[in-house]
Amino acid sequence: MKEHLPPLPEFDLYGFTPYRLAVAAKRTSEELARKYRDRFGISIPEWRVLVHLAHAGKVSVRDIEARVAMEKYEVSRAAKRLREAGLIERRENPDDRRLIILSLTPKGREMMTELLPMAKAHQDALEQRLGKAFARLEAGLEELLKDAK
Amino acid sequence: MKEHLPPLPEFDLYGFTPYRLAVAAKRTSEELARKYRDRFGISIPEWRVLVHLAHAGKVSVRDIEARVAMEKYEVSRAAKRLREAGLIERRENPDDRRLIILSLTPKGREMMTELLPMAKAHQDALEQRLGKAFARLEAGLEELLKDAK
DNA sequence: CAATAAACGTTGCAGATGCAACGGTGTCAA
DNA sequence: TTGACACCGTTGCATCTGCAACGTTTATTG
Repeated sequence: MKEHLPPLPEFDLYGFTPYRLAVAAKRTSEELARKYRDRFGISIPEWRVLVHLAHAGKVSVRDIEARVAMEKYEVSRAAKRLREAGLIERRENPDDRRLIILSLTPKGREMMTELLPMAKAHQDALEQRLGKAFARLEAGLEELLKDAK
Repeated sequence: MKEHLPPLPEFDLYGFTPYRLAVAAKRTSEELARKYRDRFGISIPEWRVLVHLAHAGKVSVRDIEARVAMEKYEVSRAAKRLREAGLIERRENPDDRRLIILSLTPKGREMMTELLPMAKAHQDALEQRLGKAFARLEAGLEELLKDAK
């Protein structure tokens, strides 16, 4: 005997943008993240810190936090692991002793010379695969990310 | 004295699509996820299971896994919490006793009648905010997600 | 100057997550 | 029929994560 319940509102999960973005994000980073992990033993938070250091030179936790969409405790912990791995080093900032100065070690720099081209190749492959849709995706993301603090 | 090291390859994190997608995904789901949590006490994995059950009726863990981009252990644990909260129920499938049948309880249904319109409103607001960029974003996501199994 | 507030980075804790392995069930072929 | 194999859902374990609170240092206020 069939039950007759008031119908639920229609809702299509596959058309729900936050869901689609989550799946897309996971899918695009998973493959590369695995490569980082297998080849270099680093996680995504660590990767972000490294990339920012490669680009910015010497920065504080606070700088990184603001720029790579991480909370300060994430940066702090990622930096700790990277220090233990000998990839970055940490000094006090003499002008403001609340701040620290993070920078790549030679070993870290060396790793980045291999890692960054991998990331670039990944990006190129993605653009190629998406073809014309890539520009559209980027336009949409641009708008979505722009007024974000 | 300045150090003269061989320069690292240029790489722009802010133009790196996996990074942009990750930030966009986090940002778009965070606000809503907080609302789910505060209002209903459920997490994103639990939310996905609920939405699928609201749409599909009675399904197994395996069904959900395939359709909402979750691993089976995530589904299993989400279902466990939802059962403890009295929102879903679980029966054996008599035709194949390896399978289980998950479905919403009346309490779960009732919650979804409130929750789904919230999600819909969130989606509408997002579309409105993005304006013309929304269609572009969706076109890009469509291509990105399509050949994905 | 002293007292209070704010900023920075770290950490303890509880809960979530990813992985691999498990027990139970069904399938298929010898 | 029986044995090997595949599938389903669950769980133990180690690790990761989010949150709030902390100690230290600097800025602000009276």
